[in-house]
Amino acid sequence: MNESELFKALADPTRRAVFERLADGEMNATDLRQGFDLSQPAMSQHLAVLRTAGLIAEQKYGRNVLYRINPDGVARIHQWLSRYNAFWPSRVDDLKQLLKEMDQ
Amino acid sequence: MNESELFKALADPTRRAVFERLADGEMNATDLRQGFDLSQPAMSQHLAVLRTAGLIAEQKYGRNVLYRINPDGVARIHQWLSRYNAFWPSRVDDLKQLLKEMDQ
DNA sequence: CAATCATATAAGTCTGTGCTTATGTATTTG
DNA sequence: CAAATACATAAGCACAGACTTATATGATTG
Repeated sequence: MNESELFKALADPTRRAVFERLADGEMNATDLRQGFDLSQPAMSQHLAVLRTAGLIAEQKYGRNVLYRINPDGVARIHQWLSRYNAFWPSRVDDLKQLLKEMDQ
Repeated sequence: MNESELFKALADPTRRAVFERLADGEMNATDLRQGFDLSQPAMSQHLAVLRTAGLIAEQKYGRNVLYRINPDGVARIHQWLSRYNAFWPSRVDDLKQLLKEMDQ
């Protein structure tokens, strides 16, 4: 749940790809393996790392486990990044646009 | 310069601390070592990782090297994170407040 | 209830990372 | 110009991480 775990979890390209796929909607471990050349235990281990880091959450239903993005993890990255707001002034306009869109 | 390098660089607590110190202002490698129980080569290697990741930039003056935060790196993290904007709605209000403050 | 399915855990291997000491390379100074 | 300073690079070591196969666990199905 600390920042090292958070960034370590995201440092692996497979885990980032899994995370990105979950952004499209919750999914179980078997479906997540589609398109990855990875053993079942490897995927299970990656999911455990993402979960420990607070980036994803899981919900068991029967013998399946649904995984989904945990907003807390995203918020924590943003929180860390906000310390360095002074260093990305060029992004501010994009952000204003985004907030305007979210209001509508 | 890819995302794995970026997150790997930030996964190390020493490197995050160095990065955070540089947020207060540019500094050379010797001064950066203050407060860290770390050999000179270790610091040099950490700085190389941060530089390769695009998180810091360096400027030589004589036998010294000034290190400073590279805004591009910060922007790239934000760019990656922006894919997951939908997952941190609770932060939107804080962000609006921040933008309002930046306008003043 | 035996077989199957979805997932987790264990144990071992291989590679990568962070550290060290030793040394190299400019630059500055007395 | 020899010594000192600031930093980088090399090489080696110890540990962490990502993967594998094998096996365990718990839910479902015929």
